[in-house]
Amino acid sequence: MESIARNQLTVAQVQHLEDANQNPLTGKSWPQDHEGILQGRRRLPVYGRYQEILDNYHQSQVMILSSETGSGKSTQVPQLLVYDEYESGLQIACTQPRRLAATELASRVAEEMGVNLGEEVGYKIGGDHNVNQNKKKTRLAYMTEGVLLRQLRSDKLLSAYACVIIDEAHERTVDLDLLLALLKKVISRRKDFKVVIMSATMDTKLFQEYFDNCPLVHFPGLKFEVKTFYTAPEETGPDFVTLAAATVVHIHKNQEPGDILVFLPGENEIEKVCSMVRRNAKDLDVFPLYSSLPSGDQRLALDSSGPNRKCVVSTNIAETSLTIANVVYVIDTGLSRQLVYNPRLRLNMLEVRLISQASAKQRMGRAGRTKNGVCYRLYSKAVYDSMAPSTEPGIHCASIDSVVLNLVASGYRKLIDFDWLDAPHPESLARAAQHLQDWELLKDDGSLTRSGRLASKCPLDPIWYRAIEIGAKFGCSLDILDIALLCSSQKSIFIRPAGYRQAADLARTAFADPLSDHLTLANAFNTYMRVRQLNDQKNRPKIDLERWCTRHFLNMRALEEIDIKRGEMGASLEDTCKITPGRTSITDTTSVRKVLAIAFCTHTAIYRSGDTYRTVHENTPALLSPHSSLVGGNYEWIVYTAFQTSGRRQYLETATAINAEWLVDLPFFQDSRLPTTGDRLLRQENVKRSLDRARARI
DNA sequence: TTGTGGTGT
Repeated sequence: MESIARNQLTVAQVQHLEDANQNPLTGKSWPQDHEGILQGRRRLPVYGRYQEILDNYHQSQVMILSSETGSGKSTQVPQLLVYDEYESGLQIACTQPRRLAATELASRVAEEMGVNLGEEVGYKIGGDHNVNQNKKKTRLAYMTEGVLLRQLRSDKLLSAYACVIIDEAHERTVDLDLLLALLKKVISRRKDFKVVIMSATMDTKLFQEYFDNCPLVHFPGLKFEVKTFYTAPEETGPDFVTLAAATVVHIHKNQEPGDILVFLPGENEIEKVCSMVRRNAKDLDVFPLYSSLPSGDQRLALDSSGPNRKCVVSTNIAETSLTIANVVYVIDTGLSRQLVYNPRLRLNMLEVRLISQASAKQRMGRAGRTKNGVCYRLYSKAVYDSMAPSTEPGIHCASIDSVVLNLVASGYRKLIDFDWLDAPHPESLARAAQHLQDWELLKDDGSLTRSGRLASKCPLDPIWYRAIEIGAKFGCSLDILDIALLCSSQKSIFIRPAGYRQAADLARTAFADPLSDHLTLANAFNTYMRVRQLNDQKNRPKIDLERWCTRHFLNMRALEEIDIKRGEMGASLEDTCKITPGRTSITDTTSVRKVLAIAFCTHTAIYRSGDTYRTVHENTPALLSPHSSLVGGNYEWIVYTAFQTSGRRQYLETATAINAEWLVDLPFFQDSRLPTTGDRLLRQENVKRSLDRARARI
């Protein structure tokens, strides 16, 4: 393949470009503050390593840059490569695991390069692209990993790009693992294409081996020293909440000024620590921080700076996603809630577990961003040594239905032999393939059905795409789309603020459908949409939507996001998937429940006693979620959206009561598919009896 | 007798 002529630059040449009178990217003079910005950039730890980086970049198709946070690599390396690749006329992509990082880095780097955001430097995140329409003009695009994966589907050679920089590779998202595997293919087919992997120091060996022992450049990150103290084993114990609160009070009373950041597993522990600290420390501003906190309260924790010392008590959200300025003291409990996946049961377990050493270092680093800091680890050195070196890759932590579907759609068949960075659990793979067949998205020979091909292009879990298709047959595809988005959205539309839990739960009953949590979600959403539409009519008093939402304990931002998404997706489902739009939920909720029964036939449970059910195909006991509107209904058959543990109990999340008659004709419910023991006896006799009674009723 | 970390197309 013909290689594109390269102008391999030296550091001196790059500096010359940066020091020139005119901006080489725009041909115009630099903005006024250019000189100051340039001096700041040249003080970053990465700056002294430019030649080494360029030399390796020129010699190898893949290289790894490792350094801890604070080195400036996320902002500086892309700029360096923009100049180096300028002659190719192609773009540089830099991927990020999170949307916020992609947009913020883009705007900072646009400023540093003296260009307008969205011209030479831009970003692409799902549903929001801010790059120049003229592809030749854009030189650097920050994007989420998911966006680049999506582009790979339509352009397998990534022909618009000279180089892809993968940032935060150590976070090991599912998208990252997929992306690296697919980029490996691009590398072998395009000799002019390069990949730079940027990671914290922990995983570099794994990446190096994966990419044929490619070169590695390491440079220091932290600019400031963080002193670390461990806790003596006899002082640690199960009551890390009290210990954390006491440590805050101790620092506040005895240590130099400087803000405090505490890491805890979740909301409950955070609110406890906050109230203990408030009781025992004066002149200290205490803020909780976690993702379900309303964004106004989050801003308070991030932005506020008054005369008092500040203490932020946070989940992992402050480890990577949000940065709190001026933290000097970090208190690390060594714990976080982590999603643990059981592939056999397809069960999600949210468990409090020991963090990894990589995560502990990341937490520690939060203390040394602006000056020297101190990190108090509320565990012993022996416990630290026992921690896993790095955090479990995402591909081991969740179901991989959509991963399998997407790889098959990209032309891969034998996924057990796929060149994984870390292979998923074989049972995960087998279960995913089996379910995709049960949902009629994969054929027996492992190829895609027509529905499977369309589902692979749909930004929803495959099971939801199939539900929408079935919905079309029952005239309610739009209802199912709404429900799919409501169930898939990161933020719940129902809010339960601390101190108002009961009031919030009571408010929710106003929307409750006694037979279906899915329809309860749809009712709340539809009610909001009707109230909003009333505001559009003339000669009516306007309703304050924010206040209306607050009064009904609804999250208006979540509702608005769903409205935007359903508009976009509704149109594309109709255009490309030929799905007939239809809505019945107002007059005919039975159709919606029927569709859910058929689509979620792999997720059924049968009644036992109390609020206890038993999942049919995994044969496992579970409770209705305490919030479910089905509680007390004792319905014989239900379908559920997710199966998860919290604490010691297993819950079925978002359930709908169904009739056995709706199941009996499905292939999945023929006698041969019911789970049996080793002796071929049915595991649950009552399942067969109930199905037989239903067949007799038809 | 009931309860939850963080992401993304």
